[in-house]
Amino acid sequence: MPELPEVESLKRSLAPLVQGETCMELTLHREGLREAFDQEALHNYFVGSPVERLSRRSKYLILHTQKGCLVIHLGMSGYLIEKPSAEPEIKHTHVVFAFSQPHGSKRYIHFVDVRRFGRMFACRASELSTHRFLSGLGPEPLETKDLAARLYRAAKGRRVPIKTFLMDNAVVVGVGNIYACESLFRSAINPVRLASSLSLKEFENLSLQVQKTLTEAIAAGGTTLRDFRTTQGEPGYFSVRLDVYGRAHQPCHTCGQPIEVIKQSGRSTFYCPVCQP
DNA sequence: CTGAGCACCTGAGGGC
DNA sequence: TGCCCTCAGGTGCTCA
Repeated sequence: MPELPEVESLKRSLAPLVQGETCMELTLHREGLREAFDQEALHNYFVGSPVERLSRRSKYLILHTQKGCLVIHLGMSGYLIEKPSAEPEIKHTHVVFAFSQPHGSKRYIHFVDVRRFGRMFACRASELSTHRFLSGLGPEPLETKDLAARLYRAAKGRRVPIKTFLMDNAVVVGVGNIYACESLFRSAINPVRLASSLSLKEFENLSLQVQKTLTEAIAAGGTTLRDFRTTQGEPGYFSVRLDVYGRAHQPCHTCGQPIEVIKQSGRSTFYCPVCQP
């Protein structure tokens, strides 16, 4: 499920459900996900204080309260879903939030994650930017005016393939495997080329395509809680047209030549050898 | 410092 | 039917 557009869509669909509401109970159905849950921190910085707003940094979803922040990462397979009760009837339901207004009925949000690559922690608002998982993150692709110039500067001397470079969270956040492949196709850039070999002009085009691809995916709806309820969790990126990702050996939408798939840093890269010379 | 590789975990799908 | 292998949208850590 979760690349940046899905997390952004989740933020937008979750916000009206929990803003102004207070998580009164937080039920943990296991010790932790990637790390053990810190119950004390969760209670000190999140439980019992109304949610003021939601934000997103990279693929981290952040719920802000007066006491502090709850930070959630969905990993590879995580999602949040609203349920009528606290009963964890879905396998791999790890956390259940019970939200309510002072005299309102309860609203249950379940955190489900099959592969358990997700994470959840709470901290003071002032600790967010220096937190070990957030402090090293690069610029947000959709909120950075001079993205191309920054990428161009960061690429100096880097002997990594541009695809790997794009997926490096220290360089720019939120560009996962799908959108890295798609953005490179749209920019007509071969994913194998070294990052340092791209001109500023090429980075300008690439940055624009990254932004357009992500923006389109967000506009396409990404994943919403409602979608999950009605469509059994069909991720939002199925609603955007993918030109290369997952299309190995199928004809290129532009030139008809078969899409190729290679491995880069352990991840599959899909590209058109003709359109991306 | 850089880049490659591994580790974390479950489930689906293909080949035999 | 079952076993074994590979693969999956992420990312932090270790090692050379």
